[in-house]
Amino acid sequence: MNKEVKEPPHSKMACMKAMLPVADAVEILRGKWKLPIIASLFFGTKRFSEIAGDIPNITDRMLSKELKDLETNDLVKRTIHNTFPVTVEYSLTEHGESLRGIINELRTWGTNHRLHITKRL
Amino acid sequence: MNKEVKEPPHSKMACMKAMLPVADAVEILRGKWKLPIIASLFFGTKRFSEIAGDIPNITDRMLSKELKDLETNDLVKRTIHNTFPVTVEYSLTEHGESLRGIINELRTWGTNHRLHITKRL
DNA sequence: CAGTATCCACAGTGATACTG
DNA sequence: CAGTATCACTGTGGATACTG
Repeated sequence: MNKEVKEPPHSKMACMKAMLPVADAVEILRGKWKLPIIASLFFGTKRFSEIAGDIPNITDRMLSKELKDLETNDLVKRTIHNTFPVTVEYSLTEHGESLRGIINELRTWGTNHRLHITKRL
Repeated sequence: MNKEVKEPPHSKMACMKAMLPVADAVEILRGKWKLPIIASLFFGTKRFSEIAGDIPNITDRMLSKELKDLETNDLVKRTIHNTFPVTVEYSLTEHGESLRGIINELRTWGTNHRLHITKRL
């Protein structure tokens, strides 16, 4: 049940709404460690300690937390192997693989942006 | 001067470096108000109070701060008119307009993501 | 090995009041 | 009108130690 106001097609609210999925996407990539973790998994299935080894200065706590986050969003899949001691493998889901596209777009834009800004100085 | 370690072409460091421009791009869009402000300016030149009027609950402080941020990154242009009282106009720079592209890509991915996640439940 | 538990510091945001 | 100044709160992330 929406508020009792009616919104015309091109209203401010409609425009804010159009940004919601954009905000979702940005949110997924946000935080200090999301991109490094995803980048690490772009190279294939890895164990917890392998990802940690790929990323300088990340703590177990943050790696664990961020992996859970990515798992919740069905971008990363967690597989437990009943060895001793247990080993756990992480990999991108099919849906997670779809990140390659936008990440490349973001890299293109970001690279351009760097160029643009440094040229201005 | 880099540390005295030599990095092979596909090293972890190289891979982290590849994410830097991506992080730049995400950084630009980060924060609660960046996207709404940019969205507002997508519709053309606006005054400070007009942007504020477009965005529910934003405070003057945050609008001012975020606009400065966007200006620093040459995404937004600020023009002062010597009327009384002064009026100030904000608009996207040419470079700022280049955001339309990735924002649309992000919207596409974000919309897909929403669909994907809700389907899973 | 793959985490969890605790505690702490700080950046981001909000609320409110004030100004050229 | 277009902001700035101040204070307060909250969440994110860092450090360290511990565990199945």
